[in-house]
Amino acid sequence: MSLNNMSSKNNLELNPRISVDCVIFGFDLNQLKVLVIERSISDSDKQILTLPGDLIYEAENLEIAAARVLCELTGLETIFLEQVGAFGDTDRLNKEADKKWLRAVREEPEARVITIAYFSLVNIHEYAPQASSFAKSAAWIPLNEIDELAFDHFDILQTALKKLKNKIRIQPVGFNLLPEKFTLSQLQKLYEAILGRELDKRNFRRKMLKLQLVEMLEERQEKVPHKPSQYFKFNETNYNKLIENGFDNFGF
Amino acid sequence: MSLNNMSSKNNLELNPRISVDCVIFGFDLNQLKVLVIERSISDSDKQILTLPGDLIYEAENLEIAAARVLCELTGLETIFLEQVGAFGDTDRLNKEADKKWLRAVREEPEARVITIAYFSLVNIHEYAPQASSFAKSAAWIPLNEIDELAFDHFDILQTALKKLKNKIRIQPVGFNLLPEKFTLSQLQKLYEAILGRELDKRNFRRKMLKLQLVEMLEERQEKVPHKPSQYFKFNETNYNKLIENGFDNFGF
DNA sequence: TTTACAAAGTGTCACACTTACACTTTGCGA
DNA sequence: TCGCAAAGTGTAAGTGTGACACTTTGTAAA
Repeated sequence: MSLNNMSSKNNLELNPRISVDCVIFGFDLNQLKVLVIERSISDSDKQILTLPGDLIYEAENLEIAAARVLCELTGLETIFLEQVGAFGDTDRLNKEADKKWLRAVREEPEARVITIAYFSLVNIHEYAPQASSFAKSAAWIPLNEIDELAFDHFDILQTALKKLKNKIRIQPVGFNLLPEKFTLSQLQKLYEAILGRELDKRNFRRKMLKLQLVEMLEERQEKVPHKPSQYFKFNETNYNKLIENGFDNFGF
Repeated sequence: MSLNNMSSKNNLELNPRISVDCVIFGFDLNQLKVLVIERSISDSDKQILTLPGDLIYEAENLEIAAARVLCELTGLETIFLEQVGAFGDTDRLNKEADKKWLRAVREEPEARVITIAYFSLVNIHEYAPQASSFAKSAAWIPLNEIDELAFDHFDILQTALKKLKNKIRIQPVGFNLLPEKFTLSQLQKLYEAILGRELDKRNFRRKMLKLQLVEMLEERQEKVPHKPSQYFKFNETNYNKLIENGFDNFGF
């Protein structure tokens, strides 16, 4: 086709009005964590945490942009990504500390920016910390220790968490969050962390086994100061079947 | 505060890159319908249907913009609105017929526009057709007769419908879609229309009554050529309680 | 006035899933 | 060998689901 300077130029241009932000959940076999970055302002201001995110490129699809942010930050390529929604209140960037930071890093610091949030679930142990264009330092912070984030990111986090809670009621969750082999107690802890309440051990095991979501491995724990647990893995066929069909009744 | 020409000017400016689109569901006591508008291109082109939508104003919140579109079109003010999500693929406006239309009506017809979709549920009988700045003619079209829409609007419609289907599994639905008094058969038809499958009459009635979602009125149908039905109304207290808490098990 | 029609309305039984609950087992480490 | 700490296991009562067919009732047509 004919050369088109304008559009090839556009391909590399940032769109200063649209960003993506990612809520990246991880699980360390004990608690649910979120990957946040520390926003460093030159002087000695109080450190404020933000969700990883970036402006999108003019020629970039939204989900691709989110995958880019995630990949730059974690090195992970094939990952679960689901849209949380658009956040576009006109005052979402209006906190004074946020404005200061924007003036330091953005070409159009006063512009109204609408962000599209995504959430993803990653295996915390596959994550290789990585510097990136938008994050000098990133850290896994336990979900329940986060009570403030920059911009409207705390709101985004809460919305993402609600989505995850809804999701777990109708679909299996965990494949992306757990190592290949895990114990049923670990899986249960994951469910408890997401749902925010305790579950009955026997009922949980019964359910998981009846659904044939997991299968027992030969291997078991070693060197633990108590009865060692069997390891399990997800039955990928059944897992995907349940992703496809969902299940109506997932009441513990 | 000080006068600021720029920002007061911005308040009235359209943002040429962000739009909202609304999937407005209505129910005529028999089938589920969607409010679409006919896009009229000057010449004799084939009429193509679109979802109602508009560019947002620079100083306008997203949900407000969606409510504005809805109100301009239907005259309805207090209505249920829920975000479906952002749709921003770079090629979403690239169909030839769509481009032609955009060139006719938009100041920057080639701009990449990201749209935030909302869906709403309205009582079809309170709807007063209204001309509006973006719609010369609007019509309720049965859901199952729609197999093509402009832009990515068919995709948006499908996504909104999926959200509604999920919603109905965990929350009561109907308050916004039905007249104040209705028969249980009508409510059942609504559920069947949304879920896309038939339900057992006895089980449906049992469930609704057990949940105390509806209560029987004194009044009953008149002049119908068969046994007249009792009218029911929603029990608003219980309805809202169930909206709040959801219900796990809604399997028919 | 009788009859046909069309939708409303009603009950039960088998089955599956949920919930609640307490003791025994096992391997390590002191 | 003893203590610890978490793993692992079964049952019974209750509740919701799913499948199923006939009677009732008012209108309208014969």
